[in-house]
Amino acid sequence: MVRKSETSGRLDDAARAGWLYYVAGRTQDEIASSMGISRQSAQRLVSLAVAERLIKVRLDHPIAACLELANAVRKKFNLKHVEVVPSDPGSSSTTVGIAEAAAAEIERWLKRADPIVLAVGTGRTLKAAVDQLPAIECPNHRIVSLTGNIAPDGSAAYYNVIFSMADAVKARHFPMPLPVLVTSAEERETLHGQQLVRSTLEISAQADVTFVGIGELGIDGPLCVDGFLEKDEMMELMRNGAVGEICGWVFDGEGKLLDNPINERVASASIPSRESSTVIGIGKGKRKFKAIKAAVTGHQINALITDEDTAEYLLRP
Amino acid sequence: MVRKSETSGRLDDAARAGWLYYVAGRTQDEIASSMGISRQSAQRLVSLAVAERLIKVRLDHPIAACLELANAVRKKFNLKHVEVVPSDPGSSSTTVGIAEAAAAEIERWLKRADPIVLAVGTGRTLKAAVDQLPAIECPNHRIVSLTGNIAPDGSAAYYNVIFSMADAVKARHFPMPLPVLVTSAEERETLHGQQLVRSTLEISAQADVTFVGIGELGIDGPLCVDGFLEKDEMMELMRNGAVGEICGWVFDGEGKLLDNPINERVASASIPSRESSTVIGIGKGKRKFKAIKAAVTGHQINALITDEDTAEYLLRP
DNA sequence: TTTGCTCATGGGCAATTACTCGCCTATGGG
DNA sequence: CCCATAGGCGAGTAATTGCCCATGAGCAAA
Repeated sequence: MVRKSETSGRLDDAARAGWLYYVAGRTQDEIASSMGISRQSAQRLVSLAVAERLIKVRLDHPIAACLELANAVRKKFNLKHVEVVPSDPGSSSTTVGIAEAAAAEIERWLKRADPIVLAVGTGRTLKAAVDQLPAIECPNHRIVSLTGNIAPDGSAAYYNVIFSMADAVKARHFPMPLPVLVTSAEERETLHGQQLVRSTLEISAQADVTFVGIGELGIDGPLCVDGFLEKDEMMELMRNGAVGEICGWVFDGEGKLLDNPINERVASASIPSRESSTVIGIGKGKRKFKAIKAAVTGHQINALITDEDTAEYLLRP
Repeated sequence: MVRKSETSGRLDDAARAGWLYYVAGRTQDEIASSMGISRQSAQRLVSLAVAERLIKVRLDHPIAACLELANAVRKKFNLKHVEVVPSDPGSSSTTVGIAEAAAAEIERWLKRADPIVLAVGTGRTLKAAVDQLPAIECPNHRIVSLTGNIAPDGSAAYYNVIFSMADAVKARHFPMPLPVLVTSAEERETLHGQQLVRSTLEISAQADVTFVGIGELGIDGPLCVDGFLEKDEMMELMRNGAVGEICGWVFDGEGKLLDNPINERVASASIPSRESSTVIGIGKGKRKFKAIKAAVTGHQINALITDEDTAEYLLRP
């Protein structure tokens, strides 16, 4: 309880209050008196600790139903790894649960002693997952982004997750100084020829593990919402059979990349090898059902973190 | 929502309820209706999940380590209160951190509305703590010194902290007009018989809370440095197993007061009851390791403010 | 079959926690 | 130097949670 006028002192207090509340199991009243503050202030500190994500909760129990689903999905689609978290029927969030699970999985990889290359894609789900990461130091690992960090308007794209990740994880990180979509195949060639981009692309090809979000198409899908594609381009894509995308790479209902002008303009790195590395897709929710099914069917990914409802959908004949 | 009547199903349900509660952040009411059970049952499942340690809470903040250490030390030595501040590896100061923490703790006591008696010992650490105190007015409280304020040469002892404290804190304060060590047990009896000293001693015995420094022995220890003991007296003490002192009261490795001529010459008040009051020791640093361990082992103190390194030492088997 | 035991259940109530409001105090720009 | 703003604080209040108790089902032993 060192008194400090700095802002960080408040976070320290929040951490202390959160610890006393969640770990030591004291009531907020007790915390208040032990810290010499009012009950309300103690409550504020506790909720601050939660809001600042100082408090991490995880569940250490394989829920039988989830395990069975995971196993079934893994076998049906011949995947390396499948994780299924409980569905929350009352929530419309597309990230709750799987974000935590994905964060735990990322953490597991980052804690390995041997140096790895970890690649990340983009998307809201992945962003939510990365926001759950605790501070880790792993100078041996390299973290590389598969997708560009420049939005269509030239600004830094919010949903490029590598920067959020760099905040929490002390490791060398390699962003991709490119837009997600460029105007033509030729421009892509030019950009990919740049030394800086080339080396990042080379690193991404060596990825040991890759985490990617799975995006659905449609005018409400991320590609449109974030302004990468116009409405009519999207409609055109869907007419051609596209059902989902990963890092901008658009694929059809079988999970095969579309032979389409759009894919020629994707500036992202290729999705790393599903033969020699682990590519973990993260996603859940009705709107993504088809995209996820296509991604696992076509082996665009070889591992999956999703929820019960989605797993059940995947198992339907 | 697969329901199972088997026993293992209950733990599964607990896990699910715990997940919905802690990870998804739903209320127990919502969980109840989504699982088709009563709120009470949902509550039971959640608390079962906690009781079965299915739910793991983690605090992602440097201070977490301190709190865990503090808890462990508190349990191991059966103390009322332990506070651990981060160690500063780059600093050789014996007070940085714990002085601020101790000041905050003192302030917390002084802010209480009901009148208390606060006793203080002596020492550089305590002095540093008191120097951190802000100005407070608390006419209801009484502050009493356990140790004399007269140095061996007859001057006012610098490290008698009650005067520094009086500068910052407006309260009635009671110094002890005595040396720390007198020449004989008889002289102590005489001095303690004086009316002024007697009343101070009586107040000190009523202390609600006491703050004391913990001194190490050795020719570099405070008793020698401040001239209370000669080198050969110190050597003699250490041969007899003494490892530390509080207010001049010398104790051995078990924290038991030594049956030694020196202790018969200590003019300080007795350390107030560890049964009925809080006696907070303040100290850190390698040189004090043994003294602090002895003090907590022998319950010369029942509360401790220290740093991480020292706490780790205390926890070693 | 009865008895005694365990354990889950739901109701009700007290304790605890979360949220909202208005006030106050720093902070920073004009 | 003054005003505007942000953010913390305390009080009050609503919501949520924890706990006790009476009940009844399931089950084993008498």
